[in-house]
Amino acid sequence: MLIGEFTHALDDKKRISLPSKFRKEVGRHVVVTIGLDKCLWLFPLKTWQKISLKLANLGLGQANNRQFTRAMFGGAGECEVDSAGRILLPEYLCDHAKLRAKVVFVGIHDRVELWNEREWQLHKKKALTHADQLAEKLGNLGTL
Amino acid sequence: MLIGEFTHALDDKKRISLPSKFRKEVGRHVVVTIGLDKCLWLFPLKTWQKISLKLANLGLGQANNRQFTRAMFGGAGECEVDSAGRILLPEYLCDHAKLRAKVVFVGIHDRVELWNEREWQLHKKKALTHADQLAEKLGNLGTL
DNA sequence: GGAGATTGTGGATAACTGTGGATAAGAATG
DNA sequence: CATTCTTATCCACAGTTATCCACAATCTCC
Repeated sequence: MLIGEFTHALDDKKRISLPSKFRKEVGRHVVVTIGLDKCLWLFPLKTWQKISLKLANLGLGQANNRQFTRAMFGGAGECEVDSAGRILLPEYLCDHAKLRAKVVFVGIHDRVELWNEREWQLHKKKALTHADQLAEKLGNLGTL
Repeated sequence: MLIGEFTHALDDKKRISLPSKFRKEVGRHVVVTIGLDKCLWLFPLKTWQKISLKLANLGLGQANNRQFTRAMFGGAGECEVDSAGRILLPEYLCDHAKLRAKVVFVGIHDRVELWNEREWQLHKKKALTHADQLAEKLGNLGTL
């Protein structure tokens, strides 16, 4: 399971280390693509294959489905993890998420998100202000 | 069942001993997450897996769901209990709960809460002043 | 009460991780 | 074909993390 938050440096060659805690789980082949909310999504190859199937089956009817599917497929890049545990990010992906020197990796169950450090701080803050209400929702669902 | 209140020292390497009374119950793998009131929650791995399933099933559709799952998963950390019965807390979690040298472990049925000592005192005090009102509510429910 | 086990805490050492740079291989250009 | 520029592979080092050991304080049980 991918959980936790780790900050790493993006060097001027667009290389970045995967958090060591994620390496075993994501394997040596990953797919990075455009995510929702100004971040990038990183999937282990297997997970990506499942997701791409789902996306393909979304149907072409609705315009926003088409848009989203295009963005996900078009923006996707396959990356290989090198011997030092790093991946090389395509430039257009860095641009999309405004990735600068410091990048935050966030493990979210079966995917990893990559955030601009400042954006992540803001996003998290916002999330925590609504947390109580959402937690109640969860509470209604059973556990917690 | 996890009950009781224990104060332990957080050393400068962010290590902290689990209260020995909790060790058997929580096992060797635990997950620590941000809790709702400036504290941390510690779950046995099994309990966390149940919770994480629910979180994962919230769906990506709604923006505030995404925020919440991000905060919960991102704010989580898997910790292994070492040979001395200690766990290593990620720094961002210590920050969230303002954990300093002295940390209070509070056992609450199936989870453990970690508090900054002073915050815990305040929280407890507050809780007790409202206790009569809460008791009334409970009474209405038929319990107690 | 006393011997032995358990617990909480600190520190030392070895292994690993994150990062930068150097070199080699490949592609593009004139 | 030679040259330049980009891309990939490799190596090196510092800082961090994990593992192990030590020891004093406390608890347990006879």
